[in-house]
Amino acid sequence: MSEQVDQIALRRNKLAQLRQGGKPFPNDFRRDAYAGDLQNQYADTEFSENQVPIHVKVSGRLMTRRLMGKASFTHIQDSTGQIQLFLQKDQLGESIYDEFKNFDIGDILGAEGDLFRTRTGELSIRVKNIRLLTKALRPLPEKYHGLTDPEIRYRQRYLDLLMNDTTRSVFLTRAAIIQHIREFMISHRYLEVETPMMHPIPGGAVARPFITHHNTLNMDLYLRVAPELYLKKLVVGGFERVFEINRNFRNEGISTRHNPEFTMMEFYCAYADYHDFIDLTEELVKSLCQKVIGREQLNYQGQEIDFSGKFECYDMLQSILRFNPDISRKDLHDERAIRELANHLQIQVGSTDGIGKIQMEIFEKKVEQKLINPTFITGYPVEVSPLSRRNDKQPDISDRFEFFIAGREIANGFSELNDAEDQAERFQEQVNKKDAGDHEAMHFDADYICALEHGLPPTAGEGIGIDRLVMILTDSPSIRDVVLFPHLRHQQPPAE
RNA sequence: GGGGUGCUAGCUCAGUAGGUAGAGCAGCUGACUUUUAAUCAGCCGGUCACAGGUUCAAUUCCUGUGCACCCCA
Repeated sequence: MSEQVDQIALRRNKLAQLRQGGKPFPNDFRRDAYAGDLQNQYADTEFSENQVPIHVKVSGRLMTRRLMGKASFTHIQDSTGQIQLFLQKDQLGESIYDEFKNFDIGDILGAEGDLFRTRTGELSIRVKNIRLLTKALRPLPEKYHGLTDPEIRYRQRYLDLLMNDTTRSVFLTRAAIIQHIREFMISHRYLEVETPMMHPIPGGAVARPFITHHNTLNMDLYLRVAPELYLKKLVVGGFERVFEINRNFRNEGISTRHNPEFTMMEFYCAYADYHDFIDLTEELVKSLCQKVIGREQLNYQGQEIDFSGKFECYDMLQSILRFNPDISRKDLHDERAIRELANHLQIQVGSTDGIGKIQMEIFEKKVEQKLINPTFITGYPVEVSPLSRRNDKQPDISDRFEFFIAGREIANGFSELNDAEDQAERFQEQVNKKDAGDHEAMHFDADYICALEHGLPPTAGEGIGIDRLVMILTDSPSIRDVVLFPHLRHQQPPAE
């Protein structure tokens, strides 16, 4: 008889035998303890022969095993951690012990027995009974080096989560961050809402949308690029403080900082302005550092970032001059000079772009990446802020800020434009730009104008990029490390 | 869009100045009742990403394609 060599085939044979024995996938085992909880609870406990034994039932995945004739050690892993099992032939009986020897790494099992400490001091369970609950047909990656291939880590994230502690920890931290943000907002009297993901007109941000189609209505719909306009309609409707944590979709490039779908929190507060939101953002980010991460100094990819003390805040044009002493204030305000400057800096400028847009481009290229410690930038041109309120003193500047950490834009907020007629004019400007060939310009959203005409109270609004914030707080170099299933190209079958 | 790097066993990686490939772990057989990268003995396991080209001979050199990662725009 030829020897079985394929690990998967061997496991399938074992499953086939289980099927013959009936009930190959039982679901009647109930645990009463978790590995990690036991490790914490009994960290300092000594166990002696004459005390009443502590009996526990655990379940999880078989990760390692060391078979030594009539006794064996294995580790099983559940959602909280690992615990060692000690199995002896004379304790378990020959048939169960032989069954156990037939288990494979990766199998899911349930075990019960008494807690004890081995000679080397490791908390373990002296197993009295053990059962296979799910047969794993494929082997796990190697136990020592784990799984490092980034492609498999992303495509088969479950393997990454099983094998890599740091991956598990990043996503646990992500969940804790989002929970903390949600509680923070609720405690500030914000109402959590859900607004449409499918929009008849894409709006609320400058970005290329994904297009889909509704068959019954026979109409194209756009996956939302931002929830902004709907959230402000809710403020019109009297929900004076609202927030939404959810996905936005932008049909643009994929990189270490961009996934086509990404998570944003947007929130709006009536009778507040952008200064209030600068303060709120600082309070939120600081509380995340203190309560979730436990530190106010973080290292992000080798850079020290200091979240203690008052966050810096200054004006966009100031910041350009501050980081680029060779640029003069005069040049930034002169149409001909600034175009020349942009050209010199190898910035592509469109024919419809005004001074404000070019200033913004220069800022993005020459300043953004240098804003390492948490920094608010204000004074954005109205030209690049079609939904923001005009500044009372400088009508070409908007009441807007952006927030940066580690050279990355984390948040964007402003006092909302609640003048319906001004908003209609600005939409019209966007439409004119679109007609002139600017594909990024916004549509005219008459529905939104109608809502504004009913009266939007003076309101502040903001969006915070959750993925980028999580990247910084977990020291993750790529957005793919903080999104469970990042988008990758299809794996295509090999050519014929 | 441009440039760079990678793709070899289930996993982690060597290697071939062109002559069909190795290790560790995993797996299989056996020994072993306190191991923990268990140990010891023996064994199995490969379309060297894919397609062309050069060559007596290509996993290796060249070209293209795919996927991934990094950098730039």
